[in-house]
Amino acid sequence: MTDTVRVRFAPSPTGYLHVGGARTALFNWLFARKHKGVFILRIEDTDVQRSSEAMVQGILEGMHWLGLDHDEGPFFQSSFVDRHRAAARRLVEEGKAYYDFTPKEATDDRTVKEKIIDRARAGREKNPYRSLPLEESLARVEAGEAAAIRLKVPEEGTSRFDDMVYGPQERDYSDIEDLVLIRSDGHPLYNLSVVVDDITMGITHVIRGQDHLTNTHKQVLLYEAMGVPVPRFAHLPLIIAPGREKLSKRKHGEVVSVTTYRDRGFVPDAFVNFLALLGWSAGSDQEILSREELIEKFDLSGVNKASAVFNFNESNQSDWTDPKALWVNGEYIKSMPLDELVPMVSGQLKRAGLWREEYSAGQSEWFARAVDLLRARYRTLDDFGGYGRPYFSDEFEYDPAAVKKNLKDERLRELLPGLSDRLSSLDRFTHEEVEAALRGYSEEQGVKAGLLINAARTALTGQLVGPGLFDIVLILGRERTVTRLRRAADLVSARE
RNA sequence: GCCGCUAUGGUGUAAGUGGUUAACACGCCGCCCUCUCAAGGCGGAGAGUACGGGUUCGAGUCCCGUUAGCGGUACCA
Repeated sequence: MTDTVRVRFAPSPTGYLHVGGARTALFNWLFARKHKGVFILRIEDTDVQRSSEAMVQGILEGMHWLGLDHDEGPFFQSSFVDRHRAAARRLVEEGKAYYDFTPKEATDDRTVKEKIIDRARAGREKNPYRSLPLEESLARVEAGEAAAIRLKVPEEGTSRFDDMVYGPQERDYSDIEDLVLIRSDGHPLYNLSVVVDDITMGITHVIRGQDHLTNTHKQVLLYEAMGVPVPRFAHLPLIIAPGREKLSKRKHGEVVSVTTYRDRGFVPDAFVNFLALLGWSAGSDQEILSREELIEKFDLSGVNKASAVFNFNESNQSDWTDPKALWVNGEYIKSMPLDELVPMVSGQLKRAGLWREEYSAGQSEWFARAVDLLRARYRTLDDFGGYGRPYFSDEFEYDPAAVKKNLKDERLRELLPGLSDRLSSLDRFTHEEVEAALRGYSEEQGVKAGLLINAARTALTGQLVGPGLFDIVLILGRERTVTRLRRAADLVSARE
């Protein structure tokens, strides 16, 4: 008996890949990799109306970006419906399920909740078809009468299973209705399909969101009815929105979509790292964990039971998503191997329209140095094309606050061009020479070096903050430095 | 309505089988560095563990109740 771990991620393509789904996929993937098992991707597209090819592509893209490679699949649940129907029919033949000839009620998606409550209040009566003799049912079906197939849930007793995260679970059979396996139009329903597919795919561990916890009892019933061993279940705490409210695709939209993180400058490994920390901890103080470390340390026993708040803030421009996600990303940007970061920054500059072919040819060394200089204070790849713009383009804005603070001294109107001249006539354009020239010049002019330094930073980059001035100068080079210094003299504000 | 799950600073998490002043990270605030900070270094505030009972010499940890949030309760997935 081999006990190879086989797990699956089974999204339904009714929406894009959101953080909750991504986290479920990640935990399955980590579990599979950790145990040298198999990770299967199965698209649950049985809800034809709501599923779409575009969403399938979106999910595939998202997983690819996250680096969650699957070993088998993608399989499409819709291609297995015959098997689902056959399984249900077998259960009927064995007396474990029955045909229900009650006419289908028209349900409006919007009123289901109320309907559930109404029906519960009214009290449930026993389904009269539950005990209909098999031959009679078969004959009626043969005659073309429409019927749904329902599982016979025991009337007395308790269902139990041991969840690897939530522990022992119990539910009275009396609380479980005879669930519909096959609709009267022949369409197999979720609980049946998952179980049949999980059986045929040999799934050993079902790792999924906690929203499936209570319904797991129904699935256990199905495994038992089919006479096959029940897999292990591990339910993951849900990810919720700030204020502990539920995450809704409709209300929260893009902030919860994985592609948003790709498009707004996240490093895949960093996002994976952040996601792993949502509802799980390695049990140590270490929070920055590489993919390899995550695989090594991952264990379902470290999964938390309480739902985790994904602390995004859509109204804040700079801190638009969870601050910790941004921090983790910044950590990756500043410490990842430079040769891995450079291509990512290239991609971002291309998207921002700031890319020049020389950066990957004659100026590749310069480009790498520039990225290395800037990375220390950036949190996303987008910052390279945003805050980093003055380093890659001559067209950039001067931050009014920076101009006001650093270019307000009227003496700068003369000093900036003066400094520009000094630097243009330097023999060697090195850090030491430039610094000596600037300090010498400020001494001659009787002003503090700081005045010139801060003014120069703003003159050169338009910004209030940034790397050390001499690093900026060296990266920009003599030509750009000289012209920008001179040009900025015009910005020196005339005090009123 | 009924059933279930959960509850540690603003957020994410620690605190083996109950045992000293509840720890770490993010964020926030301050100081330092000094040429700036959105970088780096240092420090600080912030929870007495949802609330109320109980068990115990001792409870964040066990039990009961309440509350809140979430999930389920569909011929949705």
